[in-house]
Amino acid sequence: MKDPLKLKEQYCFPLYALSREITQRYRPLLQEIDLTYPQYLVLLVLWEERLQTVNQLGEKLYLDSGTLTPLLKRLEQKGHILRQRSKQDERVVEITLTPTGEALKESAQCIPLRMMESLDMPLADFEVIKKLADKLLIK
Amino acid sequence: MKDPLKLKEQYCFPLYALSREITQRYRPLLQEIDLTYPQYLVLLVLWEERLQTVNQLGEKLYLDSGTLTPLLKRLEQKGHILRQRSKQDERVVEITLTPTGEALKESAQCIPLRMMESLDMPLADFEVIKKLADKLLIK
DNA sequence: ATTATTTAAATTGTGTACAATATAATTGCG
DNA sequence: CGCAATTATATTGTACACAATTTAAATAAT
Repeated sequence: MKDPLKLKEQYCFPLYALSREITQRYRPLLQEIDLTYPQYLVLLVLWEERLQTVNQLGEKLYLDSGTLTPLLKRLEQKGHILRQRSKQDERVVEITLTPTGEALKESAQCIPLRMMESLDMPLADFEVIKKLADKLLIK
Repeated sequence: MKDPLKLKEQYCFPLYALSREITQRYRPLLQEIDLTYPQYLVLLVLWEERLQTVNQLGEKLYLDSGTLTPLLKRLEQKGHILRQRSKQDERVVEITLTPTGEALKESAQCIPLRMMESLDMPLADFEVIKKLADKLLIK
């Protein structure tokens, strides 16, 4: 190989740039329902299963409490979720959807399709990325 | 398709998670030379061509001055770069490497190989990502 | 030439990310 | 039981990202 420190030789830089570009593509769609991309991801999980602990959200999204706590407080401010300490284990904070948060799912229905149209990419290529991600994220 | 709002059905989430995981993998390597990943990327560009304007760095890394200005000030604090207004056009800030910043390239030589070892992935898969990135990033 | 427009950086404000630490509750062990 | 270790979340501090605005300099238009 030539100089491995050239930008063009970097294998991970395109991935970093692509990830940010995709968040940018989500932005206008999510703005319509006043959500950021990470907030949208949290709601995706809650729309599947109404009750989640902070820990469970963190495991699914690979985020820690340092990121989730303030993010969840913002979703609470917006009225989409409730945060309450578990009765059985006071250490645990349980996150549940409010009716407002539940109802937001309807407004979000169109987003996956609109994103796919915006991206206009072969799904097979995303499968490659999913495979790489699964391999690296399983520790 | 089933419910397109399920986390498992998301095509972009693995990319977002993978990008953060890779930054995590870089962290211990870059810590040895006291750099963050974005700072490392800026230096990669400067190691190729010693003089860059803020604008040129932004075009190559897809970052704006809101991100670059504070980042470059930190690199300046560390003694790796100089930031000085161009004589020909006072609007432009020219970024140049100091001898310290130049010398850092030696310490970084091992990083690409060590990352590849850490990732242990087929390079062909990264080519797929590069192709997706190129398509989306060319506007 | 004077003014309007454009351009390059910097600044401001919001929202992630994440390491490191703190706090409080629960569990495990002698 | 009493205390040490563990666990779940929150807090603190640093560093991106990026939209929106500001500032200052250069260019264009009349």
